[in-house]
Amino acid sequence: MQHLTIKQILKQAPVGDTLTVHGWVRTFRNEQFIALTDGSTRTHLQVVVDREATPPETLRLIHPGAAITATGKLVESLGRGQDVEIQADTITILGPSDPETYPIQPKRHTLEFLRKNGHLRFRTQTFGAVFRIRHHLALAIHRFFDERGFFYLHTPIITASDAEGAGEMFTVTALDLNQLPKDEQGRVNFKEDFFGKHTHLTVSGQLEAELGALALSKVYTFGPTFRAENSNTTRHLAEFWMIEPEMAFADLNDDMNLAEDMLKYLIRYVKDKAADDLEFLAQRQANEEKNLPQNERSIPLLEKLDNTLTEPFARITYTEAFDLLRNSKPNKKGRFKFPVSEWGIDLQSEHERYLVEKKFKKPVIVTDYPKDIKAFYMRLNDDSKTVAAMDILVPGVGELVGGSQREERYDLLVRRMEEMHIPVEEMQWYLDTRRFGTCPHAGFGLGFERLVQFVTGMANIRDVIPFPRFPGNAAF
RNA sequence: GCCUCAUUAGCUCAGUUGGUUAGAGCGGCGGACUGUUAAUCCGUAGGUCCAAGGUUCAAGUCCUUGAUGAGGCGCCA
Repeated sequence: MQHLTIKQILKQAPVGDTLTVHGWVRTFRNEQFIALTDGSTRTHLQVVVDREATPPETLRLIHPGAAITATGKLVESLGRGQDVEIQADTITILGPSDPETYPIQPKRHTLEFLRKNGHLRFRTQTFGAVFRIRHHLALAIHRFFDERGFFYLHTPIITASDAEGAGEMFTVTALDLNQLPKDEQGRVNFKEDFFGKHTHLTVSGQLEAELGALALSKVYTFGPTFRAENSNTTRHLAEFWMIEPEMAFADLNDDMNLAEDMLKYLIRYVKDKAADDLEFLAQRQANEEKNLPQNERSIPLLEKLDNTLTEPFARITYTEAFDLLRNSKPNKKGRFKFPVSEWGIDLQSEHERYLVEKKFKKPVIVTDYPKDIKAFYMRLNDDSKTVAAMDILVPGVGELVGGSQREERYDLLVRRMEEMHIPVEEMQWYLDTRRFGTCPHAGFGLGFERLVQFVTGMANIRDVIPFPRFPGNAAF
């Protein structure tokens, strides 16, 4: 059956037409006015109930959360607060919702409460807005890369490569866990497992993406990624989605430009597609933070996004960042928990926050990190101390992007792998790209949920993914 | 994994130096009103004070252990 969504009705406003609408009751005021939502847009459609014509047993079932169908004429609203409304001739209750037990009330709930009722939180305005924006961002990512000649490459989710060094991994096995086959040393014998070897859920598609890039020139991955780290923060998930472009014939500068262009493109796209949802989330964030002291509040959401859009990102080397931090007021006054004194230290959250939120007040790209705190595949700079790496730090989220120019020189790569105890013999498939037709190439990884956090202003990463997985939690 | 804080009605919270019958607002239910905008007004029901143990004449309040949650840190995207 064809029908208009509420978004279409509000946009087209075919006043005078008789329409049938489906949706869920948000509120029922005055036993007469239904605020109806179908999730297509943030705005409700007001359905005016004909109290004479509607049977009392129907009226009794109109409660928040109930699914209904309403048929009637669309008219210009007689009340203030909306332009049009439906004068319903008939209301059909498709699915009632017991108001005594339905958890979602027409009032403010905490995100914590909604997380506990995660199966129903989609019904709220906040999560509706977040997941509509999540959709727009995902689509925009594909459009961005497609417009630039990148191919979408599906890298494996089950992987035998355990040398990516990106964190603890989840084992994938079909073995009977109660009767594990053992080898001579008494260790689990994965030769008897489904794949004949020990396999895991992927922690990154980068190494496989490099294989694609060294043939198709420009590729990207966009898929789920898994880390078995016991991370309990507002920025980590055990299952998250990652975007990893990889470009042949590109250096670190090309890499940074791509990432910056992409973030700007995505924000522009969402502003265009979901301005009302952004407005709502901006208001939400302001309300949440209105009781905080001024210096603890976030940059207002829309202002933050506009800054990102119009300002060029700050670009500084690790060494410059280090000097800046070492000479900063909080460092001299001993305010940092991790004092900045020796070149080579990793930047801590508090340092990144200082750079982004106090010093530059916009996204910052930090490049050329000491090689000892970065991964084996990053290209060694001429100083032999730093690598061609870049991290993009953004307000509120911290590290949004991590990327690098890859080490394309076979000998240097092997030396780095040996230094970092990467099993060279198991990585021949990767090293072959450097043996046959190697070339400069670069790429980055962008955490999709962190991007959604950045764009929506949601504080906890668990609130920007439909079904969050984190230590101790795998509901649904 | 570490640190800090929290857990009281369906939800959001208050509950004083330990003191006798644990409160409010919202929500629910009943009623009134009928062009409302998280409607409003009147009435009403609703509690294993997270759990177990302890201290005390007396514990929501103090102590111990545990569970769960939140925030921070580390690991990173």
